Amino acid sequence: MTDVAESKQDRIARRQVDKFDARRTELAVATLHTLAELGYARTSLREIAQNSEFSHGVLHYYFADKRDLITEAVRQYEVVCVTKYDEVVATATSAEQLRDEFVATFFDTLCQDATLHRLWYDLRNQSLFDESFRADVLEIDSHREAMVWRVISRYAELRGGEPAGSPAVAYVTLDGVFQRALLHHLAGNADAVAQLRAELPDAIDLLVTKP
Amino acid sequence: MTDVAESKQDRIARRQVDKFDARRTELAVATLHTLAELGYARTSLREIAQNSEFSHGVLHYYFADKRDLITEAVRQYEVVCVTKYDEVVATATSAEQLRDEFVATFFDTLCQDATLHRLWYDLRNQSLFDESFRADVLEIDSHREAMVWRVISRYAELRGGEPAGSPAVAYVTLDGVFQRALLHHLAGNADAVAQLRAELPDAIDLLVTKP
DNA sequence: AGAAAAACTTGACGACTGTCAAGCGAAAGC
DNA sequence: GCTTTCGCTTGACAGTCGTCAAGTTTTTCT
Repeated sequence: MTDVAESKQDRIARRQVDKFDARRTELAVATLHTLAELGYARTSLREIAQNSEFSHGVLHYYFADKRDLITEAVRQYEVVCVTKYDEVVATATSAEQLRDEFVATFFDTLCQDATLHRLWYDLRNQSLFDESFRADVLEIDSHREAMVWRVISRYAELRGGEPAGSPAVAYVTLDGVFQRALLHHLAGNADAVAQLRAELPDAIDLLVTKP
Repeated sequence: MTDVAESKQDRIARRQVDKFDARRTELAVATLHTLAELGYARTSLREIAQNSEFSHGVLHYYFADKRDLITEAVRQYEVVCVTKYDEVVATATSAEQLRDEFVATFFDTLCQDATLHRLWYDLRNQSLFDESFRADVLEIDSHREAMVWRVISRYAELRGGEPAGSPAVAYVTLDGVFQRALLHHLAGNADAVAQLRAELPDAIDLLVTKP
């Protein structure tokens, strides 16, 4: 077999793999939206397929089993979620601007992508029961922590201070506010959400030393 | 019908109600342990009955449906959970003692009752999807917040300072540390748990003003 | 002790689940 | 242009689910 023939076969193989991966991703995204709507406990393969343009059998053509499908969907979430605040960090020129724009973005995505976020918490909790999700969950969680830390350390820098806690403490604090705001948002308790919004700047200030 | 006869019937009725409630509670506790082991998504009525000394049909004798049963189980969790730290608050005579004993109790129950705690987070998340859990979840959550606030305000008092954040921020911070420690504990990552244990005192100090 | 009521078991129902084999039309390769 | 492979659909499978009616055992009351 010549080199030319080999590279031709390779091209064909690569194109097939690309098509395969593209459809896999497409189905994983459809899965993500169904999961966001129904939650992990109530999502069936037939329901997922119904929210896509394919039949339920196709899922076993692209995924080994349900776990494989949902794992891939979780990975898709990461792509959507993690880079939200980087632009805020990059463009802010003062501490107040960074803090205010962070808070605005925070509550923007809270309302805008509420169902997607509740899915994330759902899957993170699943990993407390199901070992097979843990590796992906821990990886996404660490990316979220790093994102928070970029915000907090830049904020401290702009304030001329230092971060007051560890990355872990900073993350769980802001993530905790988010989780709680999400709960009250979905419960229709707008007052509680507004109060958390009012308290968030102070919470951020607790995480950096006074200038 | 005479007064005597009435009060006699009342006694009988009350005894029946007591028996009924006692068995209901017994089954709810069995449900709680099965839920803690399997998680909400994978817990069936037959499995619950198998972990009790009764057959699966009895559940519909004492509960209207699955939702009714699980709601009652959630309420049982509250009884178990909420008063853990009150003794620590009552007996501590110095800020350091309060803080150290709080941290010790915190990580004690984390390891001891890990499955029960993961169930709580599971059900709190379910309430993001299922409205019928929300009222109970919000009530339990507010009791947890109040408990944290009793610890933090007493700690501030002993230190001669004031709480630095709101009850909500104090709660989500400590609850966030707990949630994260639980995840790493169940993942078998003892190092991460130890690190969170080391960071928790500093996190507590962030929540009160310097003396 | 006998009758009535409560407590519990059993078995069945329809619906739904994940999985997979068989078969189809369309595209790709020679 | 014929054949093979690919992408996808359909239908069926074995199992599990919540629910409930009918029947049995146990307790309670007179």
